Amino acid sequence: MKKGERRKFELLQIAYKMFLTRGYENTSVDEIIEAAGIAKGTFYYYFKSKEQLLEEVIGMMIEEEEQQARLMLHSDQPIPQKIMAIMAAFRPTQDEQTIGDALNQFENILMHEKINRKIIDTIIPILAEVVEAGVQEGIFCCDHIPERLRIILIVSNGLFDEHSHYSKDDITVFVDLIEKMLGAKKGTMEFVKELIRY
Amino acid sequence: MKKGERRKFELLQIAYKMFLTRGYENTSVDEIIEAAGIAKGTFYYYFKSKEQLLEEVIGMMIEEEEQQARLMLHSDQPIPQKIMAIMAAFRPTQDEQTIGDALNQFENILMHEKINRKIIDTIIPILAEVVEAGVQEGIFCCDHIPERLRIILIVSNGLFDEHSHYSKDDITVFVDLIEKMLGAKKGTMEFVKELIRY
DNA sequence: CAAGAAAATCGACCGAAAGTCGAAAAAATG
DNA sequence: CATTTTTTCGACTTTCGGTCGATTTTCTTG
Repeated sequence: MKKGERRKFELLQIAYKMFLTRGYENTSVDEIIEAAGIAKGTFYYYFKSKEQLLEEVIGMMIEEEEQQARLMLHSDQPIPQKIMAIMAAFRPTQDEQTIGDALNQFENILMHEKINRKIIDTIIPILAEVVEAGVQEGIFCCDHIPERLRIILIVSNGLFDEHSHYSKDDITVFVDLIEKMLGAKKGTMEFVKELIRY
Repeated sequence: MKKGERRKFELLQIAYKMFLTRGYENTSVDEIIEAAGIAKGTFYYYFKSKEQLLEEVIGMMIEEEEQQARLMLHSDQPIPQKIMAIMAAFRPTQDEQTIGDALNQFENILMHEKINRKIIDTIIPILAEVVEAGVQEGIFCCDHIPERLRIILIVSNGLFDEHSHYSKDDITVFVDLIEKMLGAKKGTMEFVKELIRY
C-alpha cells in the first residue's frame, strides 16, 4: 500500500523528464520501464495506458505550476505585472524544453495541446480574480472576464508556442489585444514587450 | 505516366474521406489499400509515408477551399460579411465531419493542427485584401493587418474547434474582439452572432 | 513488331511499439 | 504459519508503418 505509491510517483517523475526532453510520442513504454528498471507488467499495473500516464504527468505538472501562480496572487506587484507573472508561471522553464521541443515539433502536438487546454482551464479562475480587482481599481473596464481571458490565453499559446516564429509586430499587436480586451488604457501593457524575447 | 497520376489521385480521394470520417490516426494504411484494392508496395510507390499522404490530402483540401474563398473577393457583399464568408469557406462543411470528429476528439489533433496552421497561412493574404479595402472605406481603422488577422483566426480556431463547447458569451466576446482588433465601430460585426450556432 | 527500358504492382517480411496475461514473488494480515 | 492481497515479472500477441526484391504492365524505339 505504501510501496505502490512510491513506485507510481517514481514512474511519473521519470516519464515527466522523458516526455519533456524527448517528447511524448518519441518515448516508448519500453524505454520508460528500462529507465525505471521494472517489467512491462509492473508498468501496466500502475497505468492502464500510456496515454493515462501522460494525463497524470500533465496533472502533476500543472498542479505545481498552479501553486506557484497562486502565490503571486498576494504579491505586491502592480496588477498588470501580476497578470503576466501568473501567465509566465505556466510556461515551461528554459531548461525544461531546450533540446526536446526544438526537434519534436509536430510529434508532440498531442501533449502540447493537452497541456495548453488544461493550463487555460486552470489559469482562468486565477487570472479572473486579478482582473476583477483591476476593474475595481479602474485599471480595466470590461465584462465577461473569463471569456476574455480565454481569448487572450488562446492567442498567447497559439502565437508564442514553440516552433512558431513570431515577430516584433506580433508582440505589438498582442499587447494591443490585451489592452483592448480588458479595456485598459493604451500603454498599460506596454511593459510586456520587454518580457517577450523574439 | 498517365495511369500513375490517376492512381495517386484516387488514393488521395479515398484517404481524404477516410481521414475525415474516421480520423487520421484511426485510419491505417492497410485499410486504405484495402479500400483502394491495391498492395502495400503500390501505396508506398506513390507516397513515401502515411504522413506525406496526410500532407497532400490537406494540400488538396485547402487548395479547393482557397478557390472558393477567392471567388468571394469579387462578390458584392458588404466588407464585414465578405470577411466572414471567406472565413466560413475554410470551415469543414456539415456532412464532412458529423460522425468522425465527435468521436475522434483527441486522436485527430495532429491532423487538426496541421489543417489549422495551413488554413491560417492561406487565408491571411486573402482577408488582408478585404480588410485593406475596409480601411480605405473607413469601416476599419488599424495597422499590422496580417498580425491582427492571425490573432482573429487563432481565436476562431481555438474557440470554435469541434469538441469544444462554447457559449453565447464566447461569441459576444469574439465579436468584440474582431471589432476592436480591426478598429471597427461597435456593432459592425454584430451580424456574426446570427451566423454561429452554439 | 520485337525487345529492351521504364513504370507500376505485388505481397511476404521486418521491426517497433502498445498492451495482455497467467504465474510467481513479496508483503500484509490474523 | 497459513492465507490473502499486492506487486512484479516477462514472454507473448497484435497492430501498424514501412521495406524490398521479384514480377507484371506499359511505353519506347530501332
